[in-house]
Amino acid sequence: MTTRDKIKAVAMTHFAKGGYEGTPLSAITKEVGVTTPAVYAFFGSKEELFLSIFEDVLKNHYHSVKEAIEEAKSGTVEQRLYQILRGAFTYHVSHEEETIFYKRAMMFPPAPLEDKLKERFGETEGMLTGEILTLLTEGIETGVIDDRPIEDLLDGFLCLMDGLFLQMFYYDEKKYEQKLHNIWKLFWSGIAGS
Amino acid sequence: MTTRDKIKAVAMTHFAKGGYEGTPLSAITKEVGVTTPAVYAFFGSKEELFLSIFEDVLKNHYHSVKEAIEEAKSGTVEQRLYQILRGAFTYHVSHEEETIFYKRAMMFPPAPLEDKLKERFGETEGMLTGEILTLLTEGIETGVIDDRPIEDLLDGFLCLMDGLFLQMFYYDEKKYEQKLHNIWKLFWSGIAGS
Amino acid sequence: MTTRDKIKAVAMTHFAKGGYEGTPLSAITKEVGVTTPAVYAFFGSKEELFLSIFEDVLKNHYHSVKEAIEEAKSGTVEQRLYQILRGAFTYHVSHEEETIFYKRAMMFPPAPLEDKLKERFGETEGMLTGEILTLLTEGIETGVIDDRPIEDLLDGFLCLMDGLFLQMFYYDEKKYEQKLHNIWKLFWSGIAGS
Amino acid sequence: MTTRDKIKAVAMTHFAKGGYEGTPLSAITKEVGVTTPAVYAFFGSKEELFLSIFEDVLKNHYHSVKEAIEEAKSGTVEQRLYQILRGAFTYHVSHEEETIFYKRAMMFPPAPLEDKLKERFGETEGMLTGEILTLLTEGIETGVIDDRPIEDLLDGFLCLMDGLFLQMFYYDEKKYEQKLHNIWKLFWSGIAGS
DNA sequence: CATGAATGAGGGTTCATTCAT
DNA sequence: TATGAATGAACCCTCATTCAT
Repeated sequence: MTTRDKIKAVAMTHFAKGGYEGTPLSAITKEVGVTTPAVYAFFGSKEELFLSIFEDVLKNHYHSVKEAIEEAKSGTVEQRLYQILRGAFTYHVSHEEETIFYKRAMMFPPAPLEDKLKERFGETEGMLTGEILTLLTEGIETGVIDDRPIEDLLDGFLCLMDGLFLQMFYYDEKKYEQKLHNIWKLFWSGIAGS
Repeated sequence: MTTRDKIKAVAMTHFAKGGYEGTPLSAITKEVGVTTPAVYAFFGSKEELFLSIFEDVLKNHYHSVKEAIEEAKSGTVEQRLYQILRGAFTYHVSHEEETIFYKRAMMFPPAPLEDKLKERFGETEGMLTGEILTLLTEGIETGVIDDRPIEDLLDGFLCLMDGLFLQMFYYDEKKYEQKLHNIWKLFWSGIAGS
Repeated sequence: MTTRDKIKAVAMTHFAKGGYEGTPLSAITKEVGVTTPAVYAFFGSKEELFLSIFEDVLKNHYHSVKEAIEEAKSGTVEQRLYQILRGAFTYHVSHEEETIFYKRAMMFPPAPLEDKLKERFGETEGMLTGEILTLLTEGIETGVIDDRPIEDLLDGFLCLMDGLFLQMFYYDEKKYEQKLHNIWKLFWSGIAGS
Repeated sequence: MTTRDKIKAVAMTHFAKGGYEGTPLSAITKEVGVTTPAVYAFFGSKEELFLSIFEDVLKNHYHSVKEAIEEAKSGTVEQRLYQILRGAFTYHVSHEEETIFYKRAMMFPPAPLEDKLKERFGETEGMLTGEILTLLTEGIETGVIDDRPIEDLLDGFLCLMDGLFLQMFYYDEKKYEQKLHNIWKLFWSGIAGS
């Protein structure tokens, strides 16, 4: 593992835990075992370091969602929707710090980077929303989902995702997995066709 | 409005937007129209200022939820559960910055205050959870809610709350109000007794 | 005891322990039970407060030495010289903080007050030196002290005083009293006429 | 001379003259020709800078005394005791500021460093006391010193040292040298065997 | 690629002091 | 006489960054 990669890896966990402003470069380099100016051999500034990590995280996030969707191509609508949740979260649960970094960057971006970051979020979200809409529509058409306004269903699903997202902060992996299952059952019985 | 209160008010919006580490006292005092050391006439430190605001926000949050619960004492179980959501969120929507402050402090507490903050969160949450449990139990006993493990129902409701909480970031008041209503319908039809 | 006097008393112990620069007014007023600006009701500045205490201490020091000299008017030369040491030090031992204040002000005066302080030291010292010289001369003339250059004897006596002064820092009252006696015996046998 | 050493050298004279609390880092760095944060490239804090200087001074003090003792190994007991005084003081006289620093740190240590400093003093003093005791005992055994309680003799010698120490503040080198000699003669004739 | 030295800017905090009350 | 509010100056220290090596 190169110094550059070590810096990025360590920086990510620090930015996740302490935020951009709350993390001095010295905290990162100290853990890497290198002096602070070493950062400037690879990154133009602290901002660039952050941005570089951010791009990686975004890419990973995007791929994990995409993968989850593709893995679930062959089940019932319920299974496939559930798989989206499960897929995204198994990834996140196994990359906890990356997830926290992502969420933090999304919800509370460092002031000087705000614009750049917000720009980049839309894309991934768009892809995800599209896929969910497709599934919900299919569900309605095949009758497994109640015939309500599609937007309401989408809102509900996204709300569910957000709630589950937040709850990852409170529970450990095992508990979380179970809760995820239970909550999904509840939600499904709310939208399932009668 | 006293200087002390001005400082707290301005500080809250700054802490909400920029976070604890991202907000120098000078940014606050400059907006208040006072020099930085003036803060120390009222608060022992930056931490204490933050904590003082935090206590207020927590208290307000607590009261708004409590009020909502009490206002709905005479309705059906569904109405009362919904009222908990609505009450909390009408308050939060009309106090946007306070809500952001609250959420940020909860999700990403400044490192040196983490312990103190988490402690205080527990108490408020506990009260809320207690009330919800009571309502859910009553709902099951009267048959308006399906007879499932009470914990699953609670998890679902809390997940819903969290999700709605997060979504407040994306939508404006009007849209949010509507979404809240729709999502609730979805959720309720998932747990309602058949 | 008036507030003014309380301030002076408390300030003296603080200046003695922590020095002028090491003692904030707040430390003094806190112990007195008053707010800091109260000092300015009685003293024009921190410097003036210090100077006011200094004058008192100097006066007390002067009187204690004078008293010791007068009390010993009727003994042998040895008794009277010893009395000067004993008198000065019984006073100092029973006013420990005042002594420390005095010594500190003398040896390491606060920079902005240096000139004023040094000016005032000479007087007291002069009186003391005069009296000692008189006694030593009398001792030589009466043969109880060896006939050496008077200045050497004076230097020896002053060196003894200084040494004893310093040693007050190390020992408690009882031990000190005994050491004083022993050391005097040694010194006297060094200058006594044979 | 490295910047680090320059800082230490300049700091020592400032701490000697103005004391720890009375010397801002800026005063030191300004004289060195460097900005204040440069101090932190070499020392962790103002306290550490002080401590670092203190260790040097202590070591020098220790060595100078030790050297004086060893240089005088071949003389009479009187010569060797005198040499301890002379050796220590020729060093101190030629390193005036170091001496003032030493004395100030010993008598009025900066409050936050008091414990650490006092601890370190004991060690050096212990070595010195041991050597003096050996010499005094030898003197008694060979009859050149009167047979008194050894502790009284030690107290007297230490009191003499302290007195001479204090007097260094008042006189210049030449005068001091002469006084040292005279006072020693006096002291020696007080303890010398008859 | 990485360091040690150094800096400019700024951060939180303390402190003596002022002033209206 | 004494206070609470407020300030200007200064202090110690941190941090991102530069640069010669």
